[in-house]
Amino acid sequence: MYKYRTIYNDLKQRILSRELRPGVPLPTQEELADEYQVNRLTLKKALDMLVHDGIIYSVQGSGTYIRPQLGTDLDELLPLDAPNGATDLHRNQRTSSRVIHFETRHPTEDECEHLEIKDDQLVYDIMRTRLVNNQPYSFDHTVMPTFVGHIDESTLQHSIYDYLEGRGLQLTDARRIVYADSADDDVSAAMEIQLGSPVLVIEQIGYDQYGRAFEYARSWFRQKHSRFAVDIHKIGPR
Amino acid sequence: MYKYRTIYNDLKQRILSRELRPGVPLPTQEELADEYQVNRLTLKKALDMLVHDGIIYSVQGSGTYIRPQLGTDLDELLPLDAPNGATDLHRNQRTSSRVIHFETRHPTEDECEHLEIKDDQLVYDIMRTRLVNNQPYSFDHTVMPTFVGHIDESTLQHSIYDYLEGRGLQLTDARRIVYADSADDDVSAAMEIQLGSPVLVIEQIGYDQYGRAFEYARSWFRQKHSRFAVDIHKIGPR
DNA sequence: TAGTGGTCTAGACCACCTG
DNA sequence: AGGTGGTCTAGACCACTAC
Repeated sequence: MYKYRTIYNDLKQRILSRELRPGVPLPTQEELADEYQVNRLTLKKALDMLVHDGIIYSVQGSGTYIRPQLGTDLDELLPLDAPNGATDLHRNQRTSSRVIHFETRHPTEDECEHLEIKDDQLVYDIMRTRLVNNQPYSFDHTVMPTFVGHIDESTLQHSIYDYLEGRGLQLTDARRIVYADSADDDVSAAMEIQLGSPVLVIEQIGYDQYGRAFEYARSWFRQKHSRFAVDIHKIGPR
Repeated sequence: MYKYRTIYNDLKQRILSRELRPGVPLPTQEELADEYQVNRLTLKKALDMLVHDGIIYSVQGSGTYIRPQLGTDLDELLPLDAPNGATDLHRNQRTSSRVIHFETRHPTEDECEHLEIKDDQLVYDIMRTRLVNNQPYSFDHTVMPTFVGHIDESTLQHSIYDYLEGRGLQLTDARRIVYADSADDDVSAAMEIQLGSPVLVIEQIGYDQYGRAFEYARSWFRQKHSRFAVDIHKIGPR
């Protein structure tokens, strides 16, 4: 465990537990560096991560401040800029999957391009309805190259990411594309909603720790029911 | 201009111009630091920004690599994780605004909370249809405290951000919330689409360089027509 | 084992806000 | 003018990959 990560976790915890409160500036970087017995640069790296999270912000020449937490309904707000699957987001609720379709086949031209593979490499084609508390929550269509390892229907009942992580594969980078659409036959049937009703679509291309594209997925979410948050922060001096 | 920013811009340009190509690893950090006559840490900071942009990725012990650019249709893909308004995104096209509603009033309770103000502070209430090439592109409802400065109908014809930037106010941080909805009366009328058709909604709370919330806005976009991209990157060693 | 990226330090100087 | 955050350096050591 690196020092800056430890400090990041500790400061985050102190802020969330309201030991450190909005309204009162954080101690200076020098004081915090003394307190944690590290160099100021190491401490600043921890602060940078908190800035990136949108938890604090710094004003050059003035100090570092805690951003007031607006809307504590964050439980229902899913982070769009964190690398994780749908299961992660509802750890406290009962999640399960209903497999609609599963096969191994050759990729399409489009899939070859997105996954950066040749068309003689096989891919898994997976369609699942994700359930939270036995209610349809989202519908996924995922295409994965077979190099990720053996997958069968029983694997799909749970989180694929957990399974892949156990095999040493991590989702470290991703590009997500978001837009609104109307539910087609497949989507409305899988999610038990009306044909043509509004849905949020999230496309994801996932990359592992070696930079390989290993997932090309599309997920559909119900209107208003699922809301996603993105935090934006300009870094460096203003 | 800081060294790491200069190097960041230069490297980005060299990658986009394909002088540096995917497939060929970047020179080592030491070599690049030599080339730019800076310390390795300074160079690494520039690389970190490129990693954050999703342009390159590093593998510890191996090297730094350029991510193949998938889909050069990035012109039509709007970055959701960059702080800017709708006008910025279509600099090369003719953008204009149609002001639907404009007034100065007291804020609602909800607005006081989001904007972190008291209810005796006045706010601007603005509704605009944004046009690109004279076609309705989006519909905005923006609430701003009057401390941002004087705003009138003529200001609203163009980018508010440009105007505010000229007055020393910068949008440096923001929280955006994204979901799908169906067009209500106002939205369908303003965007000239059918009542009930799917739309993408983006809520934004914008913060200036002093950490003040100065904007609470909601924007509606047409189905499929507008697609937004988010890049996600785990930082640090894998 | 050699090479590469990641972390950490001590110290210096600069840019900016606040009195 | 003093204090605070931002940048930059030179050098050291650690973690990981590739051979």
